[in-house]
Amino acid sequence: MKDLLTTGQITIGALAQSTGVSVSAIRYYEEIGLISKTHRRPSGHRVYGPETRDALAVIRSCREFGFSIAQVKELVLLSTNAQLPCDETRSIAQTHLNSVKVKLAELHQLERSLTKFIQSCSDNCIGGPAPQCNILEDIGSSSPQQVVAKGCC
Amino acid sequence: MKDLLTTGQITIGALAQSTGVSVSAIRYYEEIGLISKTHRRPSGHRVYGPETRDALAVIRSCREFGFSIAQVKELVLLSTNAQLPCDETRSIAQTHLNSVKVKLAELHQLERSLTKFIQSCSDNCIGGPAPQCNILEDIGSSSPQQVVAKGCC
DNA sequence: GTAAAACCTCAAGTAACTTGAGATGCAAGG
DNA sequence: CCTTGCATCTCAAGTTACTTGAGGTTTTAC
Repeated sequence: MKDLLTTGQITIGALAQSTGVSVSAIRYYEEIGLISKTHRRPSGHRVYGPETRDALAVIRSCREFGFSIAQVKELVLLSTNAQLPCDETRSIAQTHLNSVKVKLAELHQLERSLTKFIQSCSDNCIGGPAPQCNILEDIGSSSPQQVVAKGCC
Repeated sequence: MKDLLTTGQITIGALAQSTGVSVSAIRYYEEIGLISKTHRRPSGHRVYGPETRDALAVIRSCREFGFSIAQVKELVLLSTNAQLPCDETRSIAQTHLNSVKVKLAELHQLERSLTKFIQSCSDNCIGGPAPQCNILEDIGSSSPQQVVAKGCC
């Protein structure tokens, strides 16, 4: 442990804790080549430097809002593979940015719908059942037509 | 087909087309009880009314930004199960709203990082390779520390 | 020095679908 | 009316991205 402290390296458990990625997922990412193989102690235990922490943080958040491993791999490549020509790099990033923007828009719509729904709950609720919830109709309407929040209680 | 037109009902194929959910996924959702069993023609072919379209649109967008089927099921319940007491309904919606907000914040961060990355590409690129991309470090920093966009080309 | 906790590998399980085989249904042209 | 081609059906197996568990070693902490 003394070694780890002085060199700034951490165990897989600590890495998992600090990134929110599970230990088994980290091993899995190594196996499929999403993160590179790390140094091992004579015992076989993995030790990580801080750079892996950064990579995993990105991977975690990308995965969390629905990018596939293949897409994340492409993104991770942007930072690790210096051989890619700049045009290509940029175009990959641009593609990702576009899908991020689409997701953002949809997520905003969902946020608005939920907020409105909760508001109408709070307004009309006196503890009874919630009979006429048209939240689905509301959230689901991706067309530019007016979104109507019908009361829930 | 005349029947379908006059009643406003559509086939599973048309439903898939108009919602962006695949035919097989629709059947799967029925199988696991996420959408209810629909009317069948004597032949066994499924026919759907417009209400399923709304539900599927929500399901699709929720799934797309990373909610699990279990979470979506809970959300769908808000609109279909009128038996839930209002407090509970609202608290489920509130929980979902909170995670939506977290996702929004992270997604915004990713958007900024990608934009900055692309910008620095455009600024510095003359067609060569992209040597020092610290995009990961950038995107990954969820701490409030200053986010630095380093050049990519 | 020993017990608990963390780590290792490898195999099997799970979630959320997709793909494919094999069979039936149906709309349209000849 | 027929037939041709596309849509649909069921059921089984495959895929992705992991998790869980067995069985065994290593490390840490008292």
